[in-house]
Amino acid sequence: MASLSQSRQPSSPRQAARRKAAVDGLLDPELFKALGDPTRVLLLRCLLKCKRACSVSEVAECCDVDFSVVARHLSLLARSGVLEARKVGRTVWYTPRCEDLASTFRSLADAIDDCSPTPIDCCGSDCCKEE
Amino acid sequence: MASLSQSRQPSSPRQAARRKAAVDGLLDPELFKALGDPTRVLLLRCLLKCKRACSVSEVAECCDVDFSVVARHLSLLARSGVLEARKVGRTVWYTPRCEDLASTFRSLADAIDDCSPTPIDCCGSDCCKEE
DNA sequence: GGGATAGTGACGCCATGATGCAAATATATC
DNA sequence: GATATATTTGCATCATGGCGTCACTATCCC
Repeated sequence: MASLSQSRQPSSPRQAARRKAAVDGLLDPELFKALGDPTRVLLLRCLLKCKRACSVSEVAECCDVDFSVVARHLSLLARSGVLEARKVGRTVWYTPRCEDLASTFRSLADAIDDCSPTPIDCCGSDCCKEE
Repeated sequence: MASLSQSRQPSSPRQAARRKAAVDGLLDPELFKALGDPTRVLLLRCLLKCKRACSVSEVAECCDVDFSVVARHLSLLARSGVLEARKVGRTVWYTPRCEDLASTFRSLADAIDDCSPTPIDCCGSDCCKEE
């Protein structure tokens, strides 16, 4: 809970990389990779706007790719924590994990803000001087 | 500015996909793709924690990959709007666009919240019943 | 101008991943 | 048990993307 973020003055990036910060845990390439594919984003948007759990077959009607591809994408999104999967009988119902996602992105925004240099003394070297 | 998000009851995902919502613009696979690579995220964390503009050479000392690879990654991050690039003389100074990034992620969080179904009547079909 | 420094661009190699098809599995229904 | 439905998995193909090497350009300093 303690805010370690107001750390010291600008250092070399190599030194800075060694310091711990909130962004370390929140900037997760795996999550972004999951959201980095156009088809997957299309499916996610579809699920988000539908506002209810949807089966693989239903979601597959939202785009042109093969059914098996949709099934794989949804499964991957679930493994990445983006969707929740609930199997009932022979059908799987997928729901976006809205609360978790929103909270993750908000925490990330906060962590990034913590990294923002203050306009004053933002840079000890000459790299910040106006041209 | 008008909030169209409180739209109607759950529909088929195919119908839902046709409706416009804030997530349509904010869930951008290109941004996520840029943030979906471990090396790029490492470089970005490095820049974020350094809290000042850094040159390509400086950032390149933060990881093991070849200098040219770092240069390409930084250039890509700049093209994706994650970094700002400022060329002074023969060196390029990169800075994270903290405000834009934080604001993007916050808007995204809001848009996702808008998609969250109300706990009541979240689903007209039997897909939401407890097991 | 000549040489050093900072970064970009053009290759080729290789791993990953997205896709479609078809077979396999799991579950309901008859 | 046979059959239909819902999804998963194996396989082959193909495109994308990350990486390193090297040549090239731009800029600075002598």
